[in-house]
Amino acid sequence: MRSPSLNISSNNCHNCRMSALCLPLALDVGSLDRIETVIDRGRPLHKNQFIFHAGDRFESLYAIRSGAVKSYCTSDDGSEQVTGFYLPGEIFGWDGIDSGNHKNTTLALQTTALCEIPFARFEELSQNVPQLQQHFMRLMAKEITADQELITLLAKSSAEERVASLLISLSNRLKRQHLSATRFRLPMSRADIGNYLGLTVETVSRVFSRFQSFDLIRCDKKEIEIINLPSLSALALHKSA
Amino acid sequence: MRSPSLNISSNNCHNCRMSALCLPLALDVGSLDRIETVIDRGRPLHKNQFIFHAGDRFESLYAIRSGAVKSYCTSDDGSEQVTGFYLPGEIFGWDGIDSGNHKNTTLALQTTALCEIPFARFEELSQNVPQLQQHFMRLMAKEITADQELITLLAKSSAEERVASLLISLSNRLKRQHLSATRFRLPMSRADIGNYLGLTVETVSRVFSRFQSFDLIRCDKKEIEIINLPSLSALALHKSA
DNA sequence: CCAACAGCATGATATGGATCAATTCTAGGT
DNA sequence: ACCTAGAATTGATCCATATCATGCTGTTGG
Repeated sequence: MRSPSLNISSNNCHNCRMSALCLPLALDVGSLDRIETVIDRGRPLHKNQFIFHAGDRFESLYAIRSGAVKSYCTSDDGSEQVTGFYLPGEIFGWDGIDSGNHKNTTLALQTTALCEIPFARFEELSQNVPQLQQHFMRLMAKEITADQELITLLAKSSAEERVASLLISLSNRLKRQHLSATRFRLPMSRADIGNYLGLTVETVSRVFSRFQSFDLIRCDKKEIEIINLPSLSALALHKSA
Repeated sequence: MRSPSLNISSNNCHNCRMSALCLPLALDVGSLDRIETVIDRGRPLHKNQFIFHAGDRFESLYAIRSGAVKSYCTSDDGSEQVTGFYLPGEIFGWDGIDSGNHKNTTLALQTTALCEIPFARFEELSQNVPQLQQHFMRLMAKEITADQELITLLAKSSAEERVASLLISLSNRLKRQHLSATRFRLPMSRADIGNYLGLTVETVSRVFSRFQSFDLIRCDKKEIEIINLPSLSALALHKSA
């Protein structure tokens, strides 16, 4: 399994670029110092390295500092379902809280740096820092909201709407990190996208081609440039001409 | 205990039939008394009454004592997406924690009795009762798990698998409440089912007919009897011959 | 008591995306 | 730098489900 050996870097939560989105949002400086004592920073993972496997004991939550991660679960018949992609500033690992074991397998889609947040120590701490608990509930609620949006997407939308929605989602999330909202590199394969959106690889590929021919995007392999953001957003929202 | 009308007369959490699934799972008797001070029991709602609307300020979570509820959200173009059905013993309302406003509209599908749990008072209380916080995190995690299962269903399954999965899910949830797992009345319409599962009414209806002709179920309007539970379960899990 | 309507079932047809198949492109390893 | 396996694109065909249309039943309200 993964074993990020304790490797305390010179970085800390105080000057972390994404602190606003990670843990300490609601915390004052004193609380932040205490949080510091709980976070583990491992060395960066390289592409295709696993963070945890389905069935592993749930021990920690993870915040992404850089890179990207996908999680998926495997059903009895062996087929896989991608359940989410996580980008810098986002937190994953909730899926183990309920039963004590992870439901998903999660791996790095590229070189990825994580903060590991041991859950037991976090729970202790959160009894002394009530805002921390509230903040975490809000983060979980955000995950619920995101999942429900995906449900809506899968239940009703066409292939084009699904792909457009994913692109817009990625764009928004990168923008929040002060990265370019219109030019980025997809961290995942077409197959991952298809699996996530309930489409086949071929369909995803065709939709990308169509979007290019309509000058909505330009793309070269995984490099994406959104040319007509308003139209793409419109497509993502609902069926329109 | 199998009587059709649920044991609503219980006036406190101590002897509520579903306490094991609701709040106090992790609490000792003393804590339970304090919980009591937070719960509001309104009079039962009748069919089609709203519990909250999308956009309403988030103030409370709700536990169902009897009846059934559906929640759905409306997109900009006016179309609706059913995001969940909730049965006795289940808790809903999380969707407002993140932003402070509900994302979903929720209404009673039939006569329904609820416990209202004002969130602000709950948060206060949970600072003195740490297990309460943990218990709630676990409930939220359960909601996340449930949503991800639905995502898997919507992303990959055929109409038959989807309907079978819903029936099995309802069956399991009723069984947990010590109600019959094989004979029950659907609280929702075919249209609601279709919307929830990403299918049209016609398809849902046809699947019900097919299931009957295969002697998997017997159904008269909303009365369902599961005749061949094993086969139906098998269908729900994955595509099989 | 009947009209109007919602909910459900079922048949006929259309279509979006899956599936099958073939080719090109690309990246990673030796 | 080359080789090979996986990733992506593109085309042809098929099928599950949407869509359109019709009738049936039970319920509500005037």
